[in-house]
Amino acid sequence: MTSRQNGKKQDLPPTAWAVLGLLSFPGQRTGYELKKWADSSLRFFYWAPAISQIYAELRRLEGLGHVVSSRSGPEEARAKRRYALTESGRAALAGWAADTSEAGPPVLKHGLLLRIWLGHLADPPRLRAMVADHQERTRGELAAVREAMAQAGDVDAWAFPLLALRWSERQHLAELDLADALLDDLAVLEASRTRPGQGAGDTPTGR
Amino acid sequence: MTSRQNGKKQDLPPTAWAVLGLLSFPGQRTGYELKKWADSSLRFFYWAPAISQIYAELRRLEGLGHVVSSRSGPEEARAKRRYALTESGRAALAGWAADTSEAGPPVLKHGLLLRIWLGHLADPPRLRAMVADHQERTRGELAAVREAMAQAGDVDAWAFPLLALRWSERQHLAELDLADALLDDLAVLEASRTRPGQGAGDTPTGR
DNA sequence: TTGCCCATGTAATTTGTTACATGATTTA
DNA sequence: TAAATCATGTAACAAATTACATGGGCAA
Repeated sequence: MTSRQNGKKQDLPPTAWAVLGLLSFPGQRTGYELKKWADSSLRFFYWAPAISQIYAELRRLEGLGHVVSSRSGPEEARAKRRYALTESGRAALAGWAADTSEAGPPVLKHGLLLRIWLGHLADPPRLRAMVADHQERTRGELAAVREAMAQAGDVDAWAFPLLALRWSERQHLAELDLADALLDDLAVLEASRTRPGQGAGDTPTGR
Repeated sequence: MTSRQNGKKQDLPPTAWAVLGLLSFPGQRTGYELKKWADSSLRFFYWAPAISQIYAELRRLEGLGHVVSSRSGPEEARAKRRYALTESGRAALAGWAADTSEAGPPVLKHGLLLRIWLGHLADPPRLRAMVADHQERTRGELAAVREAMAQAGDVDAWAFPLLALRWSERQHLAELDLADALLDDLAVLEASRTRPGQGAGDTPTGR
């Protein structure tokens, strides 16, 4: 058995686990295919690493014995290389996935909100336009999520990825609602500034 | 217009703009204070850089003339240093904030969802427990958001940060709803697997 | 007087991106 | 046959973290 006892953890960056995860589904695939899949699916709730990093992680994981690669054109460097998960890889991944202590709170990097936060540096119409743009883009993302869902179909093996995509679909819908509420808040704020009189904050926004 | 030969777009990492943003509010502050503020507020919709990186960004920004620092104990290395935004800094920041093209879609790194996506590697009770833990943690985060809102108060100067926090409050509420929906989906999936027959997948898992 | 919070910084390292180089295979 | 796409990789660099070093002020 491999050395994973006494509390010493397999310590890999999240990206490595994500790549390993991509390989935990039936079928072998190339680094290139992994990248495309990450772009069309994983990125909605996690993140899509650069292709060069995927290759780097694959090499590391192979060194650890978590994946194996098979060359089609034998011995040729730069030949097409398909990767598959090993038993050790599957075990390590399952161990990681079961360990919630590793998973901190979700990290959100929201460019729009950062700009709203800096609203005092812009004028109100600009802010509203930014929110509207965001909604437009979100609708596009939502369509992409649904496309990915269609790709997954109803096959049993893809049930969990489908669940994640369903979550993502709802998340995008929520994002649209949040943007609506934000527009309302902006309107209220602007109103209270163009006709001042009652103190800074008083009227409850409601929504 | 100003492309990149002499106009030369200010090309700084998002972190630099976030730090500059922290300094765009009234008052001077130390790197240490910036860090605490980022941890208690900015992190909810953007992200909190490590303290060492904040110092690094401050140095870079000072080199660019976007901020100035004042030492209290003069000439002493390692003395307390308060930073303030310069006019050039304010202008650069305003320019960046108005430029929506820079802002890609929000990036989400959701550890729980990654694990749900890998649900085929865990057992259903474990998955449910993970979602429940997540909800518990989210409630904690929500409380922290509200605390930050209380800190901001109703002062006019903090109106926009407050708006961002209000967004974040709603976002956390939505996150709780999403987790509820996910629990429902998990239950449905499990039911369809323990008593197979109709609908989605058909072949009993195997694995 | 011990320990904690304030406060600043360096060094080493990891993580991740962009740009580049190379060539095979498919499609118009 | 030209192009786009598939496919793999290296090199240079940028971004960011962790670990460490240093010291002042204050409260138990």
